[in-house]
Amino acid sequence: MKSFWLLKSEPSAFSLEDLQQRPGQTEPWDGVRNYQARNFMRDRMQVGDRAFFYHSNCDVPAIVGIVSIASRSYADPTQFDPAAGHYDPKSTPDEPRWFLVDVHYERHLRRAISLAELKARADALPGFQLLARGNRLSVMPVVAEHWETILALEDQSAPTGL
DNA sequence: GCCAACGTTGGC
DNA sequence: GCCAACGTTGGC
Repeated sequence: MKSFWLLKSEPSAFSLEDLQQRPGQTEPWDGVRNYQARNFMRDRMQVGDRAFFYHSNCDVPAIVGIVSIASRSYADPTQFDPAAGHYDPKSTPDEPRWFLVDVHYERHLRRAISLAELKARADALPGFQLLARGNRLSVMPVVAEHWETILALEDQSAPTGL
């Protein structure tokens, strides 16, 4: 059973355009250092799952495209590298603490669906984690109903004022 | 730049 | 196990 996800990235660090330009349009989703997010990648993601690519902490926070999960989970190599920004001295190759999956570019949405628009349509997305108060999770599941609802917005125009 | 929300750490 | 301190996230 395929599942749906949402992956956040700050576009100043790694954008959907960056992914699109990578060799093979594929990139290890490294640097995740949150246990809940790790568990989703390590235990729940399947090759072929699809995910929304969300740009966070930028001028217009928005879902901008779709990626697919391109590998099973494996140990995040950046945790072992003291020179890497996400080095974890408590992690060892024998007992890695952090895992990742490879993600593959699928496409841009025909228009970005902004956080403001998603909030304006919250009634149609009951329980959507991205809209939960204080939400900071960078890897989260998306139920099929929400996936379809959001995809259907692509071919509608944004509400006035957004 | 501000600040609320949240997760982690470490002293006790 | 509690909880204060701290660091990070991310919208605004």
